[in-house]
Amino acid sequence: MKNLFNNAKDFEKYVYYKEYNKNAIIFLEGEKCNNVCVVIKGEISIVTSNYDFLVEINNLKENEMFGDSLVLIDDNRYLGNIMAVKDTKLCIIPKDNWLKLLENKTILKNYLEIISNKVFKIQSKVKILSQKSIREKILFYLISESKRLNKKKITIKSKESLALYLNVPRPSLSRELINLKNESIIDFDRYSITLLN
Amino acid sequence: MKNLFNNAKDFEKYVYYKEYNKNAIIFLEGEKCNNVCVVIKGEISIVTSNYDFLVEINNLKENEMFGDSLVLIDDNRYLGNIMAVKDTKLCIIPKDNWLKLLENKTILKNYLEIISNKVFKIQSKVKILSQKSIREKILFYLISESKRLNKKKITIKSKESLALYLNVPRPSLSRELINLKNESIIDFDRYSITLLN
DNA sequence: AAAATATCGTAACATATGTTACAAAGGGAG
DNA sequence: CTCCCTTTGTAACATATGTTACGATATTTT
Repeated sequence: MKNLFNNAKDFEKYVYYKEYNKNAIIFLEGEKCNNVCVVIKGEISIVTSNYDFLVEINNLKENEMFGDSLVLIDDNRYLGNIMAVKDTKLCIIPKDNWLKLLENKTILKNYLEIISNKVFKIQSKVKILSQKSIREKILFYLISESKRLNKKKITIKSKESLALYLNVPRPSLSRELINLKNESIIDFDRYSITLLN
Repeated sequence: MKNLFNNAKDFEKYVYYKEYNKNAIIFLEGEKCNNVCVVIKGEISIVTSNYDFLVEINNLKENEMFGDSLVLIDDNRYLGNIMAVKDTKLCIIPKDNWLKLLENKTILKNYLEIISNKVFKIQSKVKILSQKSIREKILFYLISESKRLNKKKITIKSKESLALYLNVPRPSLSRELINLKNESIIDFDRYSITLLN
C-alpha cells in the first residue's frame, strides 16, 4: 500500500507522532478536525453515525490516512468517533502544516494518487448501492471485479463479507446466488464466484 | 461556486482551451484519460455505464471539473461517455502539466477544497443509499440537510428529483412521505418538507 | 383565460426482499 | 479423529417496495 511519505524526505519538521492504547478514543464525533493523520502502526476504527442511526464502520490500517477530506472544508467536524482498536501510533500533521507539506512534490504526487483511488473506491460503492435489485448488485459487482482483475473467477473472503459490502442480508444474497447458479449465469463455491459464458 | 483558478495567476501556460458544439462527444468510454478538464462555459454530461447497465448521469456546469480523479491512477480509462449538452468551452490541462500546475499554491489550495467537497458529497450519497428502508432514507436525508442548513424546513426542487436522489420510485416516496405526515413526524407541501418536533 | 403540460397523490396488485430459525457443511484446535 | 465454532444453505412467512394506471392539482404556454 502506497504511503503518503513514500520516497519523501524532509517532512519530519511538519509532523509529530502520538501513541494511543487499545480502545482509546482519538477524536470524538462533533470535534473539529484540525489535523491530517496517518496510521503508522496499529489500527483505528471510524464509527460514523447520524445522530440516531449507526451508518458505517470503517477501519483504517497501517499507511491509511484520515482527516484530509475534512480539514480544509467549512464544516470540519468529525462525523463519527475515532478509536484505536489496537495499540496505535499516529503521524499527525497540523492543519497549518498540511499545505506546506504538499509543496513537497513527492508527497503531493503520493497524495494525489491516494485521494484519486479513494474517490474511485467510493464511486464504485455508490454504483453498487444504486443497483435496484440484489441480482443486479451481484452481477454489477462481479462484472466490475472481473474487468478490474481481468479474470472470471472472483475470490471472496466470505459470503457474509460480500453481503455486507453489497448492503443486503446474507440469506437474501444466498438465495439470489443460488438462482443465478440454477440459471447457469454463475457458478460458486465457498471462496469464489465465477462468471459463466 | 469555487473555481480551480480562483485568484490564481500565471497558469495559462499550462492549459489550453477547446470548444465543442452541442451534442458533440468529448471523450468516449474506455478512452484513456490524459487530461484534467474544467468547464469554462456551457455544460457537459457524463453518462456512466457498466457495459450493460446504465448507472448514472452526471451533469457538470461551469467551473466544475473532471478527469482529476482518473488522470493519475493506473487504470485511467473513462467509465462513461462525456458529451456536450450545450455549446461548451473546456479548459484542458494535459496530464504532464497537472502536477506542475498544483505547485501553484493558490491552485493547490483551491483544488484541495474542491476535492474535499467532492469526497464529502459522495460519502453523503453512500450513507443515504446505505439506509435500509425508504423511511430511513427520507429521515436521514432530512436530518442531514436540516443540520447542514441549520433549519427544519428543507426546500426541494420536486418530489421527482428527491426520489431520484434517494434512488426510489416516486410513488413509493410519496406513500412514505404521507405515512410520515400522518404520524406527525414531518409536514410537507409541493416545495418543502419540514421536520417536526 | 383557456389549453396544454408537468407534477403529484392515490390505490390495487404483484413480487422481491427482509426476517427468523435451524440444519448441514466446513475448518481449525487439540 | 473428534469436538467445537463458524460459515453457509434452506425454507416458511411477513412485509416493504416496485409497478402501473389514473385522476386531481398545479404550472406554464399561448
